[in-house]
Order: sequence, then structure tokens, then C-alpha cells
Amino acid sequence: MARPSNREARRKQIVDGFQKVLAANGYERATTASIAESAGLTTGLIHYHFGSKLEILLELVATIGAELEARFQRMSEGEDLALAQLAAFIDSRLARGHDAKPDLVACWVAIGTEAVRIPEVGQVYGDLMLAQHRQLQDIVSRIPLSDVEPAEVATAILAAIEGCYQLALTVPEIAPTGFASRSVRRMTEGLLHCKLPGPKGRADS
Amino acid sequence: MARPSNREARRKQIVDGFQKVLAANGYERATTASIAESAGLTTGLIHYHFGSKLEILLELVATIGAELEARFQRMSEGEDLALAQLAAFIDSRLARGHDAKPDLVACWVAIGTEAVRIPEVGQVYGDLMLAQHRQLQDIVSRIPLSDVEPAEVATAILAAIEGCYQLALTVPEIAPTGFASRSVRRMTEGLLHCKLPGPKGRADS
Amino acid sequence: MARPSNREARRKQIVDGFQKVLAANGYERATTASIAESAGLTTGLIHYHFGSKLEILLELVATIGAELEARFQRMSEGEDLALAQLAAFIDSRLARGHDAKPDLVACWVAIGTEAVRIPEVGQVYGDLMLAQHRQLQDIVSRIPLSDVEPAEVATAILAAIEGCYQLALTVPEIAPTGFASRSVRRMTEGLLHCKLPGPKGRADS
Amino acid sequence: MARPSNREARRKQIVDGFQKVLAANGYERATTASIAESAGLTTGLIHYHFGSKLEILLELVATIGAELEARFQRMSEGEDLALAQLAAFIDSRLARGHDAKPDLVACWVAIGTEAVRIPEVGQVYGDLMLAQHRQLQDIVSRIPLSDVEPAEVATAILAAIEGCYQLALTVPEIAPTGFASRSVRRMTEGLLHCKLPGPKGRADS
DNA sequence: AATGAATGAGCATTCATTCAT
DNA sequence: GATGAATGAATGCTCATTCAT
Repeated sequence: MARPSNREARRKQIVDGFQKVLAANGYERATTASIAESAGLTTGLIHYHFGSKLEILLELVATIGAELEARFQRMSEGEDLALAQLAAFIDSRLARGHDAKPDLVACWVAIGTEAVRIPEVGQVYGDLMLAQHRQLQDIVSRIPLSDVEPAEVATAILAAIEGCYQLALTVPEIAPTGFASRSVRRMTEGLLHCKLPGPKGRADS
Repeated sequence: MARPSNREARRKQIVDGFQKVLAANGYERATTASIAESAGLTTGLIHYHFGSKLEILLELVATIGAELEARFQRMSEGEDLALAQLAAFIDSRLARGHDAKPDLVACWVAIGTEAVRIPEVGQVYGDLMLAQHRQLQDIVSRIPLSDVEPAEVATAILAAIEGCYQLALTVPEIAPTGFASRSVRRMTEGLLHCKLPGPKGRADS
Repeated sequence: MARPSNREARRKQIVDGFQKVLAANGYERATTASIAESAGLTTGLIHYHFGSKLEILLELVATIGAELEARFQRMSEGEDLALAQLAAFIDSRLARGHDAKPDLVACWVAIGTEAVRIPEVGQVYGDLMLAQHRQLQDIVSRIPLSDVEPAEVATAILAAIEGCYQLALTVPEIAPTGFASRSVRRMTEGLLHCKLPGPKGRADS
Repeated sequence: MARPSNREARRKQIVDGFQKVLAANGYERATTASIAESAGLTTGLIHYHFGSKLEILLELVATIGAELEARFQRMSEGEDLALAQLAAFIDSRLARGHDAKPDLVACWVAIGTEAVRIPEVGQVYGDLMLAQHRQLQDIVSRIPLSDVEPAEVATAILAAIEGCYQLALTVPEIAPTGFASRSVRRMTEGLLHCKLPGPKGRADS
């Protein structure tokens, strides 16, 4: 009798459409009309399923956070050594394997900008960065080295990763394929004064 | 006799006002009215001296570029050694000395986002990054080490710097004062397998 | 055998829900969604049972009209004297006894505003006022006083009643409990130059 | 050199346009576009001079308040007796002389409705009613009568006035010209048990 | 040079109503 | 009967830019 709900499917569809226009145009220029068009829906429907544009952004951040975590879990599966986990973390963020989604980097950088201006975005973005920081700190502190501060090493690695995103997007001519993962690995080795295990599998670094 | 032109002074005043609201609100939300207010001028005058909002942004990029270069020249003055120049470069970007302008970091990150969307911004931002990249590459290639690729090292250093800007802005709780300069130095040492000279003078790292 | 129609029950349920949001938010802000929520139904059902929002309003006016009439009948039961009936009329509109519904006053004032703008509402609202006017005029004309114009007295009493509704709603600090009934009685006495019988029963005036 | 400001003139023009559409259509249906059209301006200009639609409403309330007060001052000029002042107050609100503005009554009733829903409107509307209440109370308390409560009399008079506005607007067929002033005078006499002086001058009651 | 009023296209959001299920 | 997704026109408001003064 009742009409079956397609709410979740539609919300995902909208977030996907939003992701495309966010990557292409940034938050302010991701207009309701463009989101709707990109999602193949009408503008009214956007607000039937989301209270505001901001809500869509927030949902996208959660989605990206879950995706990053899932990718790390997949790539670090079975690895017990801290160094191997560290390598897996870096690769999960930077290796451009078969499951890489180029739009996500553009989205992530756009979200980072909004995090500075919109408190709600700053909150979820900050939470996500803090969670990654904690994760990295845990891993680093399990590496038996006397003279490193795990918290600072973790921050430095995150900074290097974010910087690679930014450069890959804005000055691709100095950021060739594969440079990001390779460089962050080397910088991490420099911070820890030890070698990381090489990249795994077919991920073409 | 015509009254003397105050064109350049006014343009600087406008760019300064723009800088403040760009740092605080981002490009899209930097409205003509808010720029005028921040500069202590009227809205009409903005467009009397600049053809469009974009032109102000472009001028600001040039200003920042000149400022960075000047600061590097100042800090590397008299240094002939490549390693000392490299340290000076990093410090000129990250050390928080007496002449640091916190707003500039926020502006720079905002400009980086617009560089992705607005071709004209992408052009000048890219030129600036490429100039820095060339500079770094020159310095690195003068360090006699066999196994490093100067171009890639230069890119990695720039990425680390940009990443620090981003983190300092969005997750300050994991980016304490002084961490940026210290971390990028260490990561650079890791890339080059050699030690950089310590920070100079009163710049409190 | 077809299931029994619940049409009338549903319509009443909708009118009740509408009444609540009309009292709280006014006609324009009484959205279909809020009516549905207040009635514990779904939006679709609203338009299944009513052709439009206006129709619900019209039905509510009829309901209120019937309620006022019923209350007057109840309170004037057994009273044959015109003066007693007049007192009963005033009390039926203003006395705050056990069956008073505060929401109704807010609704009635809101309906009065819409009566000015929406012709259909003006029609039914006007009919209701005219019916009351006729009723009052009948009663007044049965009071043997030479120098009063029954029509004008009836209008004045209605005006006083409506004014009390408005003040009770908007400036409650000058309209204490019981003032309305007491004041309209006194003003009526002034119009007729004679005394009305005191309030009846437990209605706490 | 500088362009001369026409701000106040424009604001008045906008308030006038707003008044017309408010009287005709009510607050919600007084759209920015209709206000602009009624004022002979463009929509953008409305928001250049007023922050929001609500602000225009608030300014209108202030305007009406000032007008009512001015009219009372004019009509009570030279009258020292409380009874004469009371009559002047009633006439200043209800007599339809040469300076009556019919739109204002419709506006006032519309504002009364919004006073229930919009806190800011409730505030200024309430303040205005309270000021009138205080004024009436002062006058009444100067009439040497033992058995009346000035506060309640004042409220009753205000209620009668507001009720006349409402009826004149919604059921004009029972509210002929001149009835309002006449009826409220009589009701007031009933409340005070004394006679008011007759209407003055050419105001054709 | 300077002012600030004026423009109008564009935006996020709301909502009565329709309709496939 | 009942559901809730879908529509699209309408609304208040914003803002870069223009221009008369």
C-alpha cells in the first residue's frame, strides 16, 4: 500500500552529484541547480532529502572519512609491524591504484578551504584529521626509536600528504604520477631514521 | 596644475583591505562592500581603481610572491652554501619571526583553492610555484649527492610547506608553534641524507 | 464488502491539526507538512481528503461557527428574558469556563485577517458575523428601550468582543483573566442604559 | 564631488509602497517584487535601503505610532478637562475626518496579526499599545469617579477601538460610516457613568 | 577622484499540489 | 485509502558592477 522509500539511494545520488560539482567548481559555485543537474534530479528534490547545501557537504565529509579508513584497513590487512602499517597508511592516502578516485582529492582540498570559514565543516574536518593523527601517533609510538616525538611526526606526515594533494591539483607539471607516495615515504623515513617496506601489490605507486 | 595621482597608494590600500577579508571569509564571500569597509573606502572606489574583484586577487598574488622572494633574499643574504640557502628558504616560508603575517597564510590557502577553479588565478599561482620550484631545484642540484633527483626533492619540499600551512590553519591543536619549520627541515634532511644548518638569529623558529 | 469509510473522522483529524498550526503560525505558515505532522498523518493524505489548504480553513470556520452557536444555546437554555440572553451571548463568547479553548481565539483572529484578503474566507467569515449580528439584533430589539438602535448596538457589542480577542492575544499584560467578559458587559450596559443579570454558574468569568 | 544622499526619501518611498501592499495583501503576500513595484523601484534597491522585509514593517509601525500620537495632540490641543481629552483620544483613532487614511486601518489589523507570530513585531506593537494604555489610564484616573478601575477602563476602550477596526474591515455592511466613533463614545460613557463632550469641528464623525 | 545609489541576474530555500506505487 | 517522493514556481535576499552626480 505504502510507497517504498528510496531515501537512502536518492541521498547517495545527491551526494555523488554534489561531489562532482564541488570538485569542479568549489563550494560556493556548487549551486543547487548544478547539483541537481549533475545528479539528474530537480532542485526541489535536493531540499526534500537534505535540509541545506551544508548538510550535503557534511555527509560527503563523512563518506570520504569512511572511505579513507576502509582503504587503510584493506591495505594494512594482515600487517602487524608498525613500519608496514605506516607504509600502508601513506599508500592508502596517496597511491593511485585501480580504486583511486581523482575527484576526491579536489573535493578534499575544497573541503579544507571551507573548514576554515564554516564552523560546522571545521568541526567534522578537524575530527577527521584528529582521528588520523591519533592513528598515526599510535603506529609511530610502536616503532622503537628513542629520539622522535610521535605526535610531531604524525603531524608532519599528515602535512606532507595534504601538501601533495594541493600540489597535484594546482601545479601538476611538477607533481608527476607516483611522486606523492614516493616522496612522503622518503620524508617519513627521514623523520624516523629508518627504512619503510616497499609498496605492495599492483598499486603503481 | 592637476592634483598628484594617489592611484598607487589607493590600490595598495584596497589590496590590503582585500587581504583581510580574504583571510577571514574566502574569495566568494569577500564582497565589494566588505573590502571597501575593511580598506576604509567606499564601494564605488574599488571599481574605479580595479576593473574587477579578480584583478585585486591577482595583484595580491603578485604582492605575496614579491614578499616571499624578498624575505628569502633577506634571510639568505651572504650565504653561499647550498645547504644554508635551503635552510633559509624553508625558514623564509615557515619561521614565525617578527615579520610574520598570519593573515598571509590564510590568504595563500584561499588563493590555492581558487587556483583550481579560476584559470587566471591558476596561471599566476602556478607561475609562482614554478618559480619557487626552479629556485629550490637550483639549490638542491648544487648539493653534491648522487642518488637524489633535484626536481622531485624540490616538489616534496614545496608540498611539505603547503601542507603545513593547511594544517596550521585547520587543525591548530596538532600544529604547535615552531613545528612547521622544524618538521620540514627534518623531512628535507631525510630526503637529502644530510644535515641542514640550524636556524639563524632571533627568528623563534 | 468494502471497508467502512473513515472520511469524516479523517477530515476532523485534519481540521484539528490545522487548527493547532493556524493558532501557532498563521495561515501562510501553516504548511501542508506541519498540518500533517500536527494531525499525525502524512502530507499526501491531506490532499486526498481536502482539495486545497483553503478548503480546510473554510471547514474550520464552519466548525467554529457551530461551536459558538452550540455554546450560546447551552448557556442561554431556559432563559426567556432578552437581557439574560444577551448576557449569555457575551459569556458564550468570552467567559473562560471549563470548556474554553484558548487556541480558538488565536485561530479566530488569524481567520479575521485572511477574511480581508481571501474572498472565500471573507464570505464565510462575513456570513458568520452577520448571523451573530442578526441574533444580537433580535435580542436587543426585544428589550423595551426607546432610544437605542438595535443594529448599531449589536455591531458595537460584536466589535467589543473581537477587540477583546485581539488584545488578549497581543497585549496580555493589560488584559487579565476575566476582564473581557466583565468589560463587554459593562459597555453593553452603557449602550442600553440598563443592567444585565450577573454571570451564571461556575464559569469563572 | 560626493553624490548627495537621498536615503531618507527613498526609505519613506519604500515604506509607503509597503503600506499599500500590506493593506491589500497582508505581510506574507507583500512580496519584495510587489513592494518594489508599488514604490516604483527595483527589488535590489529595497534591500539596499532596508536589511529585510521585517525592518520595513518595523519602520511602518513606528510611523503609524507617531502619526496616531500627532493626531491626538492636534485634536486635544487646548483641552484641559480629562473628559474632553478622552473624547479627543477616541476621535483621534476613529473619526473619519479629512486626514483619515483608510489604508492605515488595514495595515494596523495586519500588523496585529503578525504581532502574534513575529516576536520583533510583537515587541513594537505591544510597546505602542502599552503607551496608549498608559495615556488612557492617566486621563481616566483624572476623572473623579469612585467605582472605576482606570487600568481596566483603559483596556476596554482600546479593545473597543481595535474591534471597530476589525469590523469596519471585514463586515462593512454592519459598520456604517460614523458608527465606530459614536459607539465607542457610548460604551466609554457606560464604563464611566458620565457623559463625554460631543465631537468637535468639521470631522464628520 | 570619489561617492553611494541603482541594477538585475543569481542564489538557497520553501511549499502547495500531484501522482506513481 | 494511504504513502511519501517529486515537481517547479515563487520568495527573500545578495552582490559585482555601473553610473549619475
